[in-house]
Amino acid sequence: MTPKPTMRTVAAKAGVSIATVSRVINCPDEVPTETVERVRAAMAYLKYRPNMNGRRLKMAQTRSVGVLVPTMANPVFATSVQGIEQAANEDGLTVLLTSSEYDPERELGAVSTLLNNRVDGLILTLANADDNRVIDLLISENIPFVLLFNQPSRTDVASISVDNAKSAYDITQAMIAKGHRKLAMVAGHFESSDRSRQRYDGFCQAISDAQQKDAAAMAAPRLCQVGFGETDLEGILESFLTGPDAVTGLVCSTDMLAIAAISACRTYGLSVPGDVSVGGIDGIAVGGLITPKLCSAVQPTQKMGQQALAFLLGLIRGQTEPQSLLLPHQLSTGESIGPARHQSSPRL
Amino acid sequence: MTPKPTMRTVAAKAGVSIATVSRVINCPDEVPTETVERVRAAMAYLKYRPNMNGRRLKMAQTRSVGVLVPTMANPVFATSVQGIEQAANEDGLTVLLTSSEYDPERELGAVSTLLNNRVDGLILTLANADDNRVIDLLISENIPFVLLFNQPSRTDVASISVDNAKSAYDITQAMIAKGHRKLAMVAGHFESSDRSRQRYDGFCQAISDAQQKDAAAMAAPRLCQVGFGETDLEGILESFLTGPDAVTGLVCSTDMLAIAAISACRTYGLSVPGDVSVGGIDGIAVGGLITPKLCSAVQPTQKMGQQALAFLLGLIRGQTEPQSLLLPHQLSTGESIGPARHQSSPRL
DNA sequence: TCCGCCATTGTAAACGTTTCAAATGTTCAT
DNA sequence: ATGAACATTTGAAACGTTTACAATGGCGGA
Repeated sequence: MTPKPTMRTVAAKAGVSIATVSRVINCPDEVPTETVERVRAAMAYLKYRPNMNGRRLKMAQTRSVGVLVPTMANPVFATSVQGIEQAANEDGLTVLLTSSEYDPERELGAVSTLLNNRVDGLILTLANADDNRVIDLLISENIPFVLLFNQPSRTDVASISVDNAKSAYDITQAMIAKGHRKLAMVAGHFESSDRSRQRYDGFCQAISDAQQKDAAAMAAPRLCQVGFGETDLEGILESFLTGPDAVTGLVCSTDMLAIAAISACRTYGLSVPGDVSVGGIDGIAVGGLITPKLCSAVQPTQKMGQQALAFLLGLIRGQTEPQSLLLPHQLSTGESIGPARHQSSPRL
Repeated sequence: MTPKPTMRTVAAKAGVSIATVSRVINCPDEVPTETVERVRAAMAYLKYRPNMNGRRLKMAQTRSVGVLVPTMANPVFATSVQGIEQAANEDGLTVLLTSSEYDPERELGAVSTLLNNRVDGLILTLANADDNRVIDLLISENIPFVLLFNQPSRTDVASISVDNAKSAYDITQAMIAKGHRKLAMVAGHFESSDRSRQRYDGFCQAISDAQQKDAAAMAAPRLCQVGFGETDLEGILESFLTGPDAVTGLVCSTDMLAIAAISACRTYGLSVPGDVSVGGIDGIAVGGLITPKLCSAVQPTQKMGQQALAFLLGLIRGQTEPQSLLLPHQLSTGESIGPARHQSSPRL
């Protein structure tokens, strides 16, 4: 087995210098066609493959980007990665993928590894975008990055997200409009997700606004924090779904939780939306296919991934002002939210 | 802004040579603790970050693996990537991710890029594992690789999969056992997926076996090929779900298609499993949460990803014999398959 | 014929590592 | 005191590129 061909091998074969080979690869226009053909022939003959690592070592840019998501198991992240990958592909960028499992320690480790790889920039979905060591690190190292799904309070970092609070607010309000007065939110653990917290804030705000108009009827917001991978919500939701204090509506901080919640309702013999209404946030594709069709605050997940890469490219190209984009969400016309049961529904 | 620190900078600061710095990084045991500390202090002070590209250029192995999947939009692949990523992380490997959109041209391009990056090995889910230029390329370049979800006919390539035909056979038989006699398969386009084809074969086999025992009753297998991203199956399934020839059961080549098929049934006012039974293959998590709970031939997707990486590591370490693993699938106890309607169900 | 210009190509020095072979310094038995 | 054996460290040469700069040769104009 002959050793791997390099530019030297090709140069020798074509009877030129490696500089010429390099030119043929990078700027064939500056080389006479005759030479280009000779070199190309040599490359083909030798099955030459440019070594990106050699190139990266020499060049200022590596033409690679790092991606960090909490997990691929949630379609919302997988879809965003799909968008990122697609856009990166079109630009000939290499994607280095890592996941954190919602663990800040692993976030830091993963990003550190990506930096060791000298990626040109990163797209990150962090557990918490505020007071985050990863962000401090990236800023101190002056590496371009874009947050995805995070809504940081500081304005000097680029981010793409929907308005989390508003999403939750709207879906909650949709329930209130249907006469629901006893609501609970099912949310991923706050320490694992700022989105979860922000969405809870929106949920509370909607209830509080409703209380303004109709203090007596609207019950205080309730909260159930669950683990993110969790699909078995039956035990956890018991106190919310049964007994005299049972809620009539569940607002879930993600569609995955919403789907799991609907499943949990069934095990208590509760129909959705007949007995309990359930709303989600994210807009994962499968939500539109299930029965009842999931009512959700939909975000254009894949587009957001593409957009994040576009932003990142801007930053890499030296754009100094980091952009933040708060995309509009859209309430899907689902069936999982219906009129409240056993309850008068006064106009609010 | 000072230029990025390198081993030279660190060496100068610590008053040693770069060789010593290298040893502190790679084999601190061979260096006296006093020196190690001094060098480490210098690294910390300078915020030194080893440059993987420099290392990769020098070393035979790059400690990186390439991953190619058709799309991240299907949870079955996303979950497998999750497994791969997890396992890679534990081994400190970098994952380079690409997707092909089921397009053989893009497969080849993506793999070529990965090879340019000098990945140590690849994990691939290909559209078609037989007669595939990608495989020829990898073999001729002598790069370790493992196929995931592909079931190649040649035995000299490593692969991890379930038995696709058997999966389809079993889920089909489950329907037949419930009295279904008119069945159709909803499958992804054959040219985009060998799995689709293999699963169709299993579907036909099950029907053919049933015909053996009960020739008159069992109708010929019917097929409906659809695009993979497709979620809107209503128009496409019309001729299968309505009219005198309507089937009573749909076997779907993936869970995503099954979920879409159930949704399509609803738009025709058909209940599942009351009017039509639907079965899937893959076992994506969400299938277990929806109503009706999806009956599926479940494969341990995430485990398969981990296993694939383990196989790949073996090959990279020089293991000569490529292993093929055909994991057992498991029929989930779902609700989407019920007794056939309007039909006597003779014992088979 | 000679000179300068241009197009084309070549030379060589990086880039940041790893690692072999060689150098240095220390310890200890003789 | 001497040298062997050893622990520790160093110098220098790769790895495969890119690129600034220099060299070559052919050409037309003087």
